[in-house]
Amino acid sequence: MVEFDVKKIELKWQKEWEKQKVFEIDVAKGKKKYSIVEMYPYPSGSGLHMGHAFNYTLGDILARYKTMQGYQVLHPMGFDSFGLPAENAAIKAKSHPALFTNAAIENFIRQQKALGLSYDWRRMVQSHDPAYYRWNQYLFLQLYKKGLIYRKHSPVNWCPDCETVLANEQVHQGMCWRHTATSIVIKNLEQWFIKTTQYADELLSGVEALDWPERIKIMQRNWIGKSEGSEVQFMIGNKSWPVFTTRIDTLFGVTFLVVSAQHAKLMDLVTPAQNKEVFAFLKTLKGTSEKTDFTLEKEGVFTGSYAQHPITGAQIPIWAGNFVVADYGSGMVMGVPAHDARDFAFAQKYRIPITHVVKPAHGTSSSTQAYLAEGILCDSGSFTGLTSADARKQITAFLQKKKLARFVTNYKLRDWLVSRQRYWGTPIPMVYCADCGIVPISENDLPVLLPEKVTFGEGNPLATNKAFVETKCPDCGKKARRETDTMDTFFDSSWYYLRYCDAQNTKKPFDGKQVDYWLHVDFYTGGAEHACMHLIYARFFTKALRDMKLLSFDEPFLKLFNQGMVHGEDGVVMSKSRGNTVDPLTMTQEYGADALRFFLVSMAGPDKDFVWSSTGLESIAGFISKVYARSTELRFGKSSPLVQHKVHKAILSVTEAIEQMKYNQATIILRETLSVFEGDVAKEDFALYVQLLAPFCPHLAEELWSRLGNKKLIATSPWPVADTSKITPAFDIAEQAVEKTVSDIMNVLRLVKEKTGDEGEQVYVYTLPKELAQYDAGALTKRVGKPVTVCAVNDPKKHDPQGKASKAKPGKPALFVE
RNA sequence: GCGAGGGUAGCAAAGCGGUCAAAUGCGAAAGACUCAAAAUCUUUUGGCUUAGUGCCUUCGGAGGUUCGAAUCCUCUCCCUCGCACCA
Repeated sequence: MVEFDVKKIELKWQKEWEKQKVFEIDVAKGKKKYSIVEMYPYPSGSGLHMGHAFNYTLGDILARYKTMQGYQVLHPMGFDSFGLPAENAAIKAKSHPALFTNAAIENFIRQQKALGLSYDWRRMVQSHDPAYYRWNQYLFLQLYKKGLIYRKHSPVNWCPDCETVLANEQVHQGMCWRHTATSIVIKNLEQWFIKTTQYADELLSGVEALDWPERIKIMQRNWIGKSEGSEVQFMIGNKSWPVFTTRIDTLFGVTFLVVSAQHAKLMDLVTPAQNKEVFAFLKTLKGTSEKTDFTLEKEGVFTGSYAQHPITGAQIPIWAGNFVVADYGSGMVMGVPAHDARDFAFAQKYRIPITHVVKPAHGTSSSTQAYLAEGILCDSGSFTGLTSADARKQITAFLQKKKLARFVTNYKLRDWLVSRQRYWGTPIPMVYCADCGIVPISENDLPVLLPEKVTFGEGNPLATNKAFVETKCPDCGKKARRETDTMDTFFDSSWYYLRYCDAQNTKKPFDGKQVDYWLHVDFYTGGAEHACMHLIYARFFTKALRDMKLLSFDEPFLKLFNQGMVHGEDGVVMSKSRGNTVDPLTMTQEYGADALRFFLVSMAGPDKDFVWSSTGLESIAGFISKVYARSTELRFGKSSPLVQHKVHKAILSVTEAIEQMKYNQATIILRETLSVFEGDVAKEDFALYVQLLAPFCPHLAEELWSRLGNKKLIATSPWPVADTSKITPAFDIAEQAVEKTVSDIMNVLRLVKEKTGDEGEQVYVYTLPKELAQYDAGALTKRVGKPVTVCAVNDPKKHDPQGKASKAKPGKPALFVE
């Protein structure tokens, strides 16, 4: 085995790429482009983890492949460098988040470069850089002007660990997305919101055409949660309360109303007589979390009030209940126990009458449970006999004339709460003036720099810096107070991919022409955890900016790819807390970047989870050295047609595998194809093989390419195109015949040994004359471990004491062992 | 509960109507090389059988479609991940 210095070679080519600026790609009119973006990472102090390495390798293989195919490839990297971890680390260490962040980024870049990733570093984006976040502020102001940002007082999610409010998307099952053991507390606060709901319908309908994993699309649809129904007005006293329902066909079955126990106007409905009881009930409610446990028993208390049924005029008791969501619809629902499981349970518990108003078209419904399906209306006045679907239209239309109902579409999606009570983020460019109210900073005065000195632990950190807070009103010039909240870091990540197109622009966030050339992103990779956060926000931004005429397309990411998770050797997803992580940098140093890259994509399909295997990586490292060794052993001459056949077949298969994101299949072909290069082969054919290797093992490929005498880099060499005239199926058939013969020989040897105890000294293979060339005695000898003689059946000089040669058939030579 | 994705030989993972007892890798066993080991190379790795053949049982389980199924359909069990009282 020829030893070669992996580290030295890798470093050498990394430097060469940098020197020749091969990955610094600019707009080239008329040339096709391809944009590959991997979700930019939060630069954590612990550096790159294996999941990053995997993700970036996937993108890099594609980027290098597309580059070789002649595309202008946009392949940038950036850092989501604002955020809580750095701030918290700084507080703990009595230091500054910027120090942590800059060190972490430096570390990330070093590791990324060590992996041989083909980034255009000129395009790097760092969200904590004023050169970037000033455009956050700029875009914030644009959205504000468009009426897409507003401030309102409402119940909001507050995480006691983060010490800030959170967006709905950041609350998972009532817990903070960062602190999975911390329950969210609902607080009534005034906050900044982005009107994502304005695009709810387009965000939903746009999902359809996206080339995204189905599950992500489903998650987005669920999150947006479109629901079509009717809003019915119930008179309560002299006031009218809207109630949303998708089943207005069951209106005649309403026997009670339930208002959310968390509803702000609950007490308006409570009569003095019921006051005590309601308060007692509210006390029993655990916490005030909006999202409660599904299994929680439905409980309620009578408020003392009654509503008037909009059609029958009947008096309907109003209850307060723990199972009604306060801020969906109007926070009040109609109780139709006969046709809703929850209402049924509630009515049974509190002995509320149950009135059946829908029956199945055929047969009868049970009285011991709610009949949930649609059917034919009964006991519903003039609507009796209608189907549920017809009744919904007619009842709504009937009430609409009296202004008591209308068709309504509701969404689960809420406006995005975007302000945060933390330091390490983009300052919101707003000023509060006693006279003028809320006043935006002038665009000319951007950026509003994040002040360096603040005191932590006393509420909003920015509020502790007097010089920052005290300012003048941009309108009237009088003393005014700056907003001390910062932006959710998801604001930063909502448009960073746009900035990649024109990262150094100091005049505007990005140039339209640049963006038009590069985007949309053709291939976006990242984890599935962003399905209902970043990926919703980014889509919203694209649509909002399009309507501001800053963009000319509707969707940022046409194709989304979710890479699998890397599991530790114990089978559990790699995590620091589990202690089963493997450090990419260490692996790179030990086995080389090429080996790590090749290994990462060889284990399974890129979208599948896979388990780390140290023996697997070692074996890949062995393969890498073998390729190198082989290259030094080759005598270049002329390739046999068989070699050409195999090389060109490999070109076809590897190309197809890459196109289909089946990198694991590509690695198998690459490993198998190496054995083709033995003895006398054409330099050009080996060169083709090295090119196929290039996206996966760029350093090794570059080294071999240059040793083959190429002056230019393999990275920019044209991707091989298979010459199908050199692919001859007969070779495959012949090869199968040889395989079969090998196994036949082994079989016979075994049998001979069993029967006679004889090991077998010499193997004779008798082929049909025209097949003689297919069987190479040397190769067979090596395969079976015994001397093999091959001759044609019509060879007069053949040694054939038992006359076995006559058994030879096409594709199946005769054998004799002695 | 709803939804999505899975269940393939010791492990991992391809295959997704015939060319499938099922690629490839790891692991294991044997042989070559070596004083020996490592590395490397070769072979074997469901079962039974046979001078190179043939048969049987397999791709979570049970049925079905088909001349033919790991591959298609139905039902069922298990796993993983999302969503979860949205009226």
